[in-house]
Amino acid sequence: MKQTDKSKISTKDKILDVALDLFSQKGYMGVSVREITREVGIKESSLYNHFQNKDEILETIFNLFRQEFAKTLPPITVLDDILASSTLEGFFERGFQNFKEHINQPKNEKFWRILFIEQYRDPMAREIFLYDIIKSTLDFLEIVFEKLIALGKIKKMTPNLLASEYQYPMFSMLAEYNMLRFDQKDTSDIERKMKDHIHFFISTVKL
Amino acid sequence: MKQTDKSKISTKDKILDVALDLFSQKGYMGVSVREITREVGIKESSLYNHFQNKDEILETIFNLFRQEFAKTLPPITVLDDILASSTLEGFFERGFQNFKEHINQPKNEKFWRILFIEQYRDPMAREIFLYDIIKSTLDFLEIVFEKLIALGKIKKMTPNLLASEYQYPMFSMLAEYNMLRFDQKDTSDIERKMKDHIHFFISTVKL
DNA sequence: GTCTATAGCAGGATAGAC
DNA sequence: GTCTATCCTGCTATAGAC
Repeated sequence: MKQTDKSKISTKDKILDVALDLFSQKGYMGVSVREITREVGIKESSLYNHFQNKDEILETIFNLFRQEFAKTLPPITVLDDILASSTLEGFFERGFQNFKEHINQPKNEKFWRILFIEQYRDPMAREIFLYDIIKSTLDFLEIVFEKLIALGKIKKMTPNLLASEYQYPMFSMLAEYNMLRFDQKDTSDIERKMKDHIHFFISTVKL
Repeated sequence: MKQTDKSKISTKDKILDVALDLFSQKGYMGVSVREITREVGIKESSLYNHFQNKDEILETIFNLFRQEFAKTLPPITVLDDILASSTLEGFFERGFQNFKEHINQPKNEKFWRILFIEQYRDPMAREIFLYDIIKSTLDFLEIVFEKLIALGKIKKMTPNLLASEYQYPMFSMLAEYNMLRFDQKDTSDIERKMKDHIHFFISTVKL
């Protein structure tokens, strides 16, 4: 269980915090065990009391991300209520807003950055991308569009295609957003593009 | 100048070839100078007669890529002729076909893979992505859509928005394509999605 | 332009005392 | 669970002979 006392963080959690921060800046290979332990304030050898090896730290981080991201999509059971009580614009704007709040939490931004950095080096990162993010989001949206068609709110088109048309631009805009943040460059252009996309998309599918 | 005699490749070119291949598989940090020189068939010290350091090898590869990618977009001067002599479908299908031929050349696929791998570690990779690829493609397409509107072939909409709507999905589908190739998984699904996107897009903008 | 030899350092990980 | 001390390996890069 979590620490019962306030402000006390276990060494293991401190290691995870520091590793999350460093990995998100320099990538897994760019960070040494020495660096992590120096930042945590323990000796290298002590780290091995908490993790078998460096790899296990990243694996733990990835598993935490999986749990965290799964929370961003509402369960199908409450979807009907949400759809019934929202306008088309309201629904997608709220979804976008939710995601923005998710990624604006520093911890989540770091998760995402690690995932982007490691996607071509680490098979687990690729798996999370392809399944936990891309596939699960598209599957969710496919159901959303099926329901929207049934409700007579949008044109009759293949739900699967609609999901792709809505979501794929968001994926690459998010990747661009991430790259810009990496260099601390201005992101207002790409954020505006995301909004423009949502409105363009709605205008083309609306009945 | 290039070697005048046939089949003779300079050591420098051989180093670049081997580095391109290895970097595209394991990333810059995953490949050592030792590994490159072993594969080339020279000693580590000999490499430093051709490149100042390991970094300069990657830099040279990136500059070669810049040149190569610039060839994929037709010059604006011949664009009018192409547009006048093509149907809407024909124009975009041919563009997609051109790109497929580009990325199916093993050397180019390796270039792309390195770029994806290094985009969060190497500022130059990010610059190439943001400017040489994203910005230049969007700028090109913006001109294309301006001309198509002037020709009365598509609806009057903001050319900039049309460029984004056409191209951003292609970027993320290409990223997914790359990930799948990395694991030697089947890419027919994502290739079909690319085609579906082109047709969906055309159907929404066509007059 | 290639080689041998080596410097100089940083990496992950372990043994064993406390 | 933390420490000191250490191992071993691999890394980039250089000096200098041929």
